[in-house]
Amino acid sequence: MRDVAVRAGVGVGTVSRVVNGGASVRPVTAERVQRAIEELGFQRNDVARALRPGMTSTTIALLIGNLANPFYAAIAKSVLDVARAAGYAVMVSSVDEDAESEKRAVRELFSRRIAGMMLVPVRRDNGFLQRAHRSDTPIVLIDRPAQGVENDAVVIDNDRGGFLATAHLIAHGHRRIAMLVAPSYYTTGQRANGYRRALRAAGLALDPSLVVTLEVGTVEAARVATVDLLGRRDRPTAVFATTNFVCEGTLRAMHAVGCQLAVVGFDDFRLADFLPVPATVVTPDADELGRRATELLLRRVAGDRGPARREVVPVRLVERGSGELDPPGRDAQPARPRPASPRRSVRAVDRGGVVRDHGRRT
Amino acid sequence: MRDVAVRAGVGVGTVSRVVNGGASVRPVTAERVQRAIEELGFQRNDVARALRPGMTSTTIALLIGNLANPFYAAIAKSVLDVARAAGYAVMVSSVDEDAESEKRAVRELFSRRIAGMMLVPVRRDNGFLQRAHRSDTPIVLIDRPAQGVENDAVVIDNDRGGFLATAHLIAHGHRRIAMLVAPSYYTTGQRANGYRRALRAAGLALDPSLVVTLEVGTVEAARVATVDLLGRRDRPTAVFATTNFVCEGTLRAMHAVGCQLAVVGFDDFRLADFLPVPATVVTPDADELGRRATELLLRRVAGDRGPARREVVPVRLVERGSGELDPPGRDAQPARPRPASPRRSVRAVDRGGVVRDHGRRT
DNA sequence: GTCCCGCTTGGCAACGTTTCCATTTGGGAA
DNA sequence: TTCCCAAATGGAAACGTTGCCAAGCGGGAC
Repeated sequence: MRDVAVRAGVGVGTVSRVVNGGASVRPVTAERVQRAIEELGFQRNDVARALRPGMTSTTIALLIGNLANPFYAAIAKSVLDVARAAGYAVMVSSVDEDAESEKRAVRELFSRRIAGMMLVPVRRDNGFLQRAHRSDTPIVLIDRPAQGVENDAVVIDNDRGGFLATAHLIAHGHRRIAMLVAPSYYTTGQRANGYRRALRAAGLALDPSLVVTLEVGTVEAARVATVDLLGRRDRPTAVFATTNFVCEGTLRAMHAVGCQLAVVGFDDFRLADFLPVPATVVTPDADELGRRATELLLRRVAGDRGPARREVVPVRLVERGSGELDPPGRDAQPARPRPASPRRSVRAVDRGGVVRDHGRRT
Repeated sequence: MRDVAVRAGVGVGTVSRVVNGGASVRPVTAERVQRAIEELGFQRNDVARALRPGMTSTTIALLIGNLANPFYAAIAKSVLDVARAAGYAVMVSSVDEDAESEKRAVRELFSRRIAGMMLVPVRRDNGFLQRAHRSDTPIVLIDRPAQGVENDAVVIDNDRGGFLATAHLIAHGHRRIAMLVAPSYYTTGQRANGYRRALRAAGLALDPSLVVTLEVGTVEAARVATVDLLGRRDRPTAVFATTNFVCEGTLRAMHAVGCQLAVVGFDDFRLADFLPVPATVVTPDADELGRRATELLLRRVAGDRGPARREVVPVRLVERGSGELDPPGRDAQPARPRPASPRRSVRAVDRGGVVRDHGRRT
């Protein structure tokens, strides 16, 4: 920058004013500086810039689960898009549900003096965020709120999702509906609440033996659990699979065993409509989740000091076939008529929170 | 840091030596400083650290295509993992095949004085990388090399992939094999080379009408092109779909039309084995691609100044069913017997670059 | 013609490190 | 006891920017 100043025959202060724009600089001077900048190929050093006190860096951090999970990948994508449109760079760190890694990653990111952070917290207890909060670097939690800490959070409507899924199965005549729960301190608990609420609303009793909590939320664990479920004497007629991976495992198990029960999953995934039995799911718009979190964080970075907010992203039901199967032996009494050929219709039609979708996405 | 120095009754230089370790500090002093650090909750400011001349920042950048593409997501994941294990933070920027965005993103990332950069270049011509190269910030290209620039690059064996896919179809008795090409300045061209090489090796003539280049590499474009292909009078009996999205579109079109030709795709994707017709693909290990690129970059960051390297990640064929279908009307003459029940076997078996896989992945 | 005001501009301090250099300290040998 | 060398330590400069303050400059009003 000093080189530019010398070449343009001005002071460094003037160069800074030109680079950042806005300040009062005579057009002729600005033009001269501009030329010097281009001749020397100068570009501002954002590191030094962030060093100045009160100067907020233009980098934010995103701490998120395994990117191989399309749900997280979708969030990350929209975060990157929104941040870049606003001129912010994003440091991404992927911690796979390990509290110790998360702690280390948070520390390392903060040492880089980011302007703000978004994270999908691994545990309910986020004491280590207090310190960050004290340093007044804004933090927005994604998908799961924290306990105790007064933090902004953008979550999805898990409870309503659980309700929608379960009520949909009940409406199709199911009375014994199992729920496969992936371990999580928050989301699946909320989904279970919705499940119970829907059962209660329909006057059905909750059978605890039908609520299966997995050791780990993988496809394989869900597959094994489903095979076990199918082997029971008093087996259910439908399954609510509370996660995209769980849903996949459940469908795989049923296909392998050759016994297809009704299934509604949680979280959409690519090719869900193109499986041997297309998957009916309840899903939020993952893009919207990432987008709203980023927008909230950027408002905080810009100086918004209002009270902590909790935003809720709505969910919707996408009917594709697996959730519209009737209970065996009761074919005559579906609560409402099935579409004649569920795998042939092509356009998605929104019907008040319920979408019938057999199309495809790029 | 000055606060720590005061509290420990030492100079700032000593604190720096303790924090960075290695230098000669008396154990008793170091212990005193260490305690002061903990009491004050001090953590090094990596921004100021990177400001020092000759001091390399501990942040690298990854510029990659749309994370909604699982191939890119897989690369990003392994990059993050390797980098974090080495103590590096990663700035990720996602540019969706737009040269102008890419240029801007590169500039913005360099202004943050990263230690190195990995990118999946959008265009063959990367003149703007020259400047970066001159500034001796190491750059590693992923998936596609650049022209003219002497850069490190880690690519996959596209040519061999194209050859394997085509030869596999030929071995199953196909003579008219179409190729659906997504637009790309490099990868699909290489894959097309392999395709031609396999045809030549089998003594088959290349029919240019069977090579269809899409306007854009989306599922929808591939679907439309496939429908068109199926409607031709002299239609092919097999298709080589040179991309994961293209493969998806092709399979969807065939399923919708009810006319299933043999298909081999390029790049694996989740659920490929769980479609109405499980997808046979040729695929590299995306994790390995990201891992090797990151390792190479970190070696460069650490000071390795050897000549530019070009690493090639191998590909392998995964048989799942869609690629093992016989040509219609010639059922009697498959070049080798099909497995009796391709959708039932469960374990993946490696047979010299060819894998038969009907299992599942978490 | 003089004065005053406002727009431009130059220069310097400060941000938090690391490294170099000079100085101090400690200990062992003569 | 004195001297010398090595190890340990303190302090200051420098990295590249921005913001503040003071000064310069020009023009308009009286």
